[in-house]
Amino acid sequence: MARTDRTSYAILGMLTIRPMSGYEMKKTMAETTDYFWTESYGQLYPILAKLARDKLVSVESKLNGARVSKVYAITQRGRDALAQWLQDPPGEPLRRSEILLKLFFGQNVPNEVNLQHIKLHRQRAIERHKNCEKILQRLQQEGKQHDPNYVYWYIVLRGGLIGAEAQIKWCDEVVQLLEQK
Amino acid sequence: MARTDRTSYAILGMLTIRPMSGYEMKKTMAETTDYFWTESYGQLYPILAKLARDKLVSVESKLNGARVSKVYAITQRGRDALAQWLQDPPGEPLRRSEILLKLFFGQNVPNEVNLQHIKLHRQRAIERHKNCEKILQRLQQEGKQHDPNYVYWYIVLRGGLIGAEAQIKWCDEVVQLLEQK
DNA sequence: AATTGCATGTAAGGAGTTACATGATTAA
DNA sequence: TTAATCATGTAACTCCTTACATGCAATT
Repeated sequence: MARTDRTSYAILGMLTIRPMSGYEMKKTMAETTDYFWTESYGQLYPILAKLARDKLVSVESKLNGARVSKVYAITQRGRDALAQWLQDPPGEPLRRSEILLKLFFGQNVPNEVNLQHIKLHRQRAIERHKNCEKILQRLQQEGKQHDPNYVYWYIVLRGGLIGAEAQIKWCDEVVQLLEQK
Repeated sequence: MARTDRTSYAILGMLTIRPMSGYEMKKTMAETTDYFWTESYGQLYPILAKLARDKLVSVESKLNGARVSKVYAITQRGRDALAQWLQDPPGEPLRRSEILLKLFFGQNVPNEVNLQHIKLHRQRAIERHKNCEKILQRLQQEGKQHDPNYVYWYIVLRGGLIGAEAQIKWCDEVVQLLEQK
């Protein structure tokens, strides 16, 4: 498996939490890693099948009533591959921010347009902030403080909160600047 | 041209600053938009050719000594297309942060590994911060304060500075947390 | 009766990077 | 003379999303 095929490692990582189906994984990611990592079914299902062929995960078909779901679990080989990848220094994030690109070229458009964009961006940051707080509270209500994963989950949530706060601060500065134009 | 083909619009935007060649554009982006937008030659050259076919840009071959370079300029049609796109609300950024993904699964790896990753991340944030400051100073030395683009350039640089500061703050928190483990 | 949720998958296409190929010029 | 810079381009490949296709179960 290539060192750069990150979807595979994201999947293996999710399976260290608990065995689950592709459908469950999508939902779990949407509820936990959403603001820094998501996968679509178009990635998830084919790559789960590939990981099973390569014996990095095992599959078991389960019946929920009359419906069949394929529950995947990580194997020892999978754990080894994941641990290897986790030790590689993280690559730099893709640099592609549409909001910054649009503002950079803001001169070509009425001031009002730029203000609208920044207000939308601010709103999104507020929602991201709320969502991180909600997840943090849910973890505490569920008594996850003693889960060995808790520190790490806390760390990424702090990242979300601090990042969102910075974005809101920036938006406020920009609104000030643009409104006095 | 599709509303989502962002490379085309990034190119058109760069050409509102001044006419330039593909090579020059790559260099200019690396010196200005680098932390929020970059393009590779594999994108730049084919798309410049396509924009020329569609008359959104014009081309002129220039001789620098014996070397030929193709200098592109934006046309009125190009300006109209850009203005249209700039008015669309910016899409949300791709959510893919390798550092957060690795830390989220940090339990599967020795503490030392996670500390290394976060220290690398901190170092990168410091460099990004320095770089934004350097660009800001260069703009001021070049007397760009009265360029109609200046406010917008200032805004995105403030975004870079505030974002980098937030990352550094987060890294310091994480180092504290992980070192007392 | 209709909608939402559970559940799996594929096809097509756009987005993006890397490596390769070529060759002149300039500075150390 | 060697390396860096100027300069253009293509091919192969990975990555990723969206739309489509299917069908049962549970809720409203």
